[in-house]
Amino acid sequence: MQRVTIKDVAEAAGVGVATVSRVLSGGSASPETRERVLAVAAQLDYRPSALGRNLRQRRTGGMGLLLPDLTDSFYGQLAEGVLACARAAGEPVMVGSTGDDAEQEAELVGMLVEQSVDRVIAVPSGGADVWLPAVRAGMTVVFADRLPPEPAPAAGGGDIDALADLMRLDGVAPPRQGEAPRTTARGLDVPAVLADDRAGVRTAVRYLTGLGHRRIAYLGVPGHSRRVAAFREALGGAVEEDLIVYAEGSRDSAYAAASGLFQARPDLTAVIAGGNVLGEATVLAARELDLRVPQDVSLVMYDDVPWAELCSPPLTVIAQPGHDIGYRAAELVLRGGGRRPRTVLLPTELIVRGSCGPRRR
Amino acid sequence: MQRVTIKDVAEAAGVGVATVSRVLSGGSASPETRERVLAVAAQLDYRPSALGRNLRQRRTGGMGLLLPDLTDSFYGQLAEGVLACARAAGEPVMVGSTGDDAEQEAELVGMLVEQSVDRVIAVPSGGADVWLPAVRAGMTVVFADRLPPEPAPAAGGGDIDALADLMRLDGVAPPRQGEAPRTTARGLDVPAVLADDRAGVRTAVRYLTGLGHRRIAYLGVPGHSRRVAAFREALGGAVEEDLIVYAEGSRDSAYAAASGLFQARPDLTAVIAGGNVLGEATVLAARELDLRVPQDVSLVMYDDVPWAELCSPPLTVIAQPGHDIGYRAAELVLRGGGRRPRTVLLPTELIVRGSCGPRRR
DNA sequence: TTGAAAGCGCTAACAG
DNA sequence: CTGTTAGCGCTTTCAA
Repeated sequence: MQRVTIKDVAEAAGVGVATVSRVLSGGSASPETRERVLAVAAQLDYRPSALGRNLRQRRTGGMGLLLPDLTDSFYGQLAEGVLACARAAGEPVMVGSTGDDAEQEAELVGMLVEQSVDRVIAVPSGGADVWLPAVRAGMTVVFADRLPPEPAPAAGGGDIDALADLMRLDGVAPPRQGEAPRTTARGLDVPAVLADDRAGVRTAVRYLTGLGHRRIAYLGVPGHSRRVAAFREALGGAVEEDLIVYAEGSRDSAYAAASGLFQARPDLTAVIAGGNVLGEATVLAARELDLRVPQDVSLVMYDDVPWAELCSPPLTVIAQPGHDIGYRAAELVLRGGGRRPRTVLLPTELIVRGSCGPRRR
Repeated sequence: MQRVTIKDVAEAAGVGVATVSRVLSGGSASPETRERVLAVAAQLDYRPSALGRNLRQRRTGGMGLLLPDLTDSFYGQLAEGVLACARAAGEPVMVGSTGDDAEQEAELVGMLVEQSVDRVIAVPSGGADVWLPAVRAGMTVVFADRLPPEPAPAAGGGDIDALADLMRLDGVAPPRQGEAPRTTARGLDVPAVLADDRAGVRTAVRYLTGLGHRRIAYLGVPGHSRRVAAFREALGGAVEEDLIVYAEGSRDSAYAAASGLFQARPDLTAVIAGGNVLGEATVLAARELDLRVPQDVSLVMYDDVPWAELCSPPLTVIAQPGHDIGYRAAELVLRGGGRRPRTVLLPTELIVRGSCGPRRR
């Protein structure tokens, strides 16, 4: 694989390598020289080696993308968004799947460091202990879909604690109209592109309560703490703790959680599933327990995946723009996070189909 | 972002850089030196820069992964398989989504070349004109899920034609038991990891004919020519051409094709959808036209995606091991394709659920 | 066993 | 405007 190098082009064009470099990167050169170089380069089918450039510039172009699971259609959409933006910019994307595991995520971050990839878009699984070092090391990171989990409140909170504290959202206090929450880490601001979970969940809860439901359960993953928070907020004081159930990312875990929820609280009349894998599990568990949707239990699922419509009944969903989230995140990370890193909140939409009905019991 | 370099380690350990390099790559060194270097490296948290190494070795580690659409759950599974293998090997993966478009695919290949990524796993959309140059340039490529389309038979077939001809499968002639088909390009063998489409489709067809169906349609994408070929073969001479319909990769196109098929041939009683996006579209189109599944029309879909079970009725599918296909392909490409590139055929399985019934009309 | 030195292909000073 | 030159961090001869 004998590559054509810049030197070959230079020789063939009868100029110095620097000139070739300049011409190809849009620097100044006499029209005449420029033309000649371009012609020779084209004729030789010269492709500048990213290797050489990267080493010289001590950084790799492109970006890393770390997400929990490509098998989850929503993350597939998100990834497509990122790839679309990257392709438009001609940048490569290194993708890693974390399995929603902080340790694997940390390893993947390490790999990116090794590759000198200094921009990364992450649907974070790990907390400050993973992301703070990365940001400190000079990585431009943009979070997508969710923020790092808040650390368990620990006594004698040292460095990590303090920072992590700052990294989380400014709580659930209602922001002023149009104002986005902000992720901040001591002096290091990490931008994020998120769906407007607060609005999304609130709309769903209101819809459900409007149908007469009172014992509404929430099935979520720990990672999406904002959704649970929004659920609690939307329900006011009326939230019963055992109606909030968590599952890990896996389908098995999701099924177990859903099934367990139905059995522990047979009196519930509606459930909000905080993700499409969770929703899938909920449908399955309900069917297994002979609970009819929506007669016995109403269901609202996060993510408007294509099969939501195929389900029977078609699922009422909280749609979030996965593709856009990815695209915007990629834009942000390519732009270096921007001077004043803002958090972008993208709208959600409640799409009413057939999985919710009036309370019947 | 001041990286620790090999020089720093060398100085701190009081040895030359070459020694550090040797120690870290398992070369020979006195136990004493080795220990010291290792200690210093660990203490400094030294991570060798892939950039330096790659430039020196004139190749990037890791691999590229090119597939049509990450939004398609099957490709999500395949990607997860590739990523799993890559992670185990500590190798990075550059992912590109082609949208099932040869031109975009070619561009992405170009990007990989620019990055000096010389191993690539591809679910090919383009033909020999894309892949031959890549292989010629020294890339190790492994095809997954399908092979490049055969070129339209052209007169005066020149270089490309001849090669492409060789690159396709050895036709549909039944291979001896256990013998895999082979992809071969003049002197250049491209390994591939595929599902056993022949068996998969044949099983489905037999199942359907066993239920009494005679007018069975096949809805596919052009890319999976092996599946159509298998369909034709399984049906023997009885195949009616207008019962074979193609769609592009997009959901819209799939829906249009399915809907068109039902309207053009209202007499058909069963359809095999050659992919989950196609299956999804078929269900939608059938519903829109008030065709009941399976009373009015039976459906077998390729890909055992999670929602197949949630559909109503639950879909009978031809399952293929997406994860394994990806994993095996990654193994193969990391191994350099092997000396004698073989094509790996992974088993499919007909999973009978509720979308097929006896012929009723 | 070890160190010095020569690049890999490229860009960015710095001269001319 | 253009050529020369010095590395970026690493591996790999080649001597010592």
